[in-house]
Amino acid sequence: MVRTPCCRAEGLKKGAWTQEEDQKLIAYVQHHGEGGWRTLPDKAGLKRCGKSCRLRWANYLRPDIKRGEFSEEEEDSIINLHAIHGNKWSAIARRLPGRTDNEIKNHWNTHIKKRLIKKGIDPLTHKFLDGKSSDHPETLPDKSSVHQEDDDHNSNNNKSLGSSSARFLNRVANKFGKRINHSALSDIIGSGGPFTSHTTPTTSGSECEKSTSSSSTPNSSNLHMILEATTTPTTSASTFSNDASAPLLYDNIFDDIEDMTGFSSRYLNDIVSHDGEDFLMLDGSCSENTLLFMKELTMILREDKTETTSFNGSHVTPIDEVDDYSFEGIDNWFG
DNA sequence: AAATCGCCCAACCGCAGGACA
DNA sequence: ATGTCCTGCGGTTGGGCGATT
Repeated sequence: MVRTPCCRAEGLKKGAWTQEEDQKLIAYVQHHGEGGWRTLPDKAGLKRCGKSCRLRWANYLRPDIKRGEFSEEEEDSIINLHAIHGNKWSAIARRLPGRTDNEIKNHWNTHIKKRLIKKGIDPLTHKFLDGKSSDHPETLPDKSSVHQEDDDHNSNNNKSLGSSSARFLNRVANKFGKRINHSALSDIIGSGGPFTSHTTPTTSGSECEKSTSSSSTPNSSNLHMILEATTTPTTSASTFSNDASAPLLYDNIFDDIEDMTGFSSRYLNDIVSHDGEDFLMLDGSCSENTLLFMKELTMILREDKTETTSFNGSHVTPIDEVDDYSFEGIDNWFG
């Protein structure tokens, strides 16, 4: 196989598109449909690379593209979605019918970002620049920063614990998340509860695909737990709602979990939504006090024989029978 | 009126990953 | 298993244009 040259081919035009080129592209796509971008330029008589054609079509010529200024509602949606997805412009665009990722990205960088800064809100973290937590709906916890911190922490943590431990803790967290999901959270959270989100995606039904996170209300059926990989208190629960009374209730949720599961609420940090799933965030103290954390997990998990005596069909060794508490050894506990 | 500056946004670039031969 | 195709993505660039000097 020989890779055919794309954008590097000689004689290909670059830069702004002419009306004539647009017409050729529109005519071709209307007749043959989208796709086959690599061979499209030749067939359509365009001296452009396929990539350029695809982008021109996707960002400008597509018939369903909405033109004109962004409405306030759209801007609010972008802000809220950015708080959830970070710079995942395509994910944001999927929830804003008629807007392209490029358009949203440009609008964010040229307008919204400045607007937030002017209001004293950090566009990266969606929190006030002076450090206090915001009570504005534009300050949903920023998953990009959360994940960034997660990455940062993992890289730091790996120095002392190793990457396998990080993976392991995530597995444990996920397992435990399902466990408390079954037993407690469905009762605690129910429908609605204190978790009122301001995320109001405008996705049409057909575009909802798998990430139907139309509500950030933690849903017991899709609640997981992952390692909150930072000890910095930037993802405090109080930022989750702009309702002044909500943070208190929100904080209480962890006490409720403690009451019903016996798991220390000190290990719980936050709940965030990402791609339609709600995650219980563990506090950084989990990795600092790994043994205590693991023992607590063990106590709870062992109560559920059906889930802990076998995992993925294979026998698991109780944690107290593992020779040393190396993460690799404990990992076997889950098969 | 001309030069400069800053903003905006369409287009480009490089990379990643799934599909396929 | 490997290499290529194809598409999608996020970050960056540069040309056009209005505002300012």
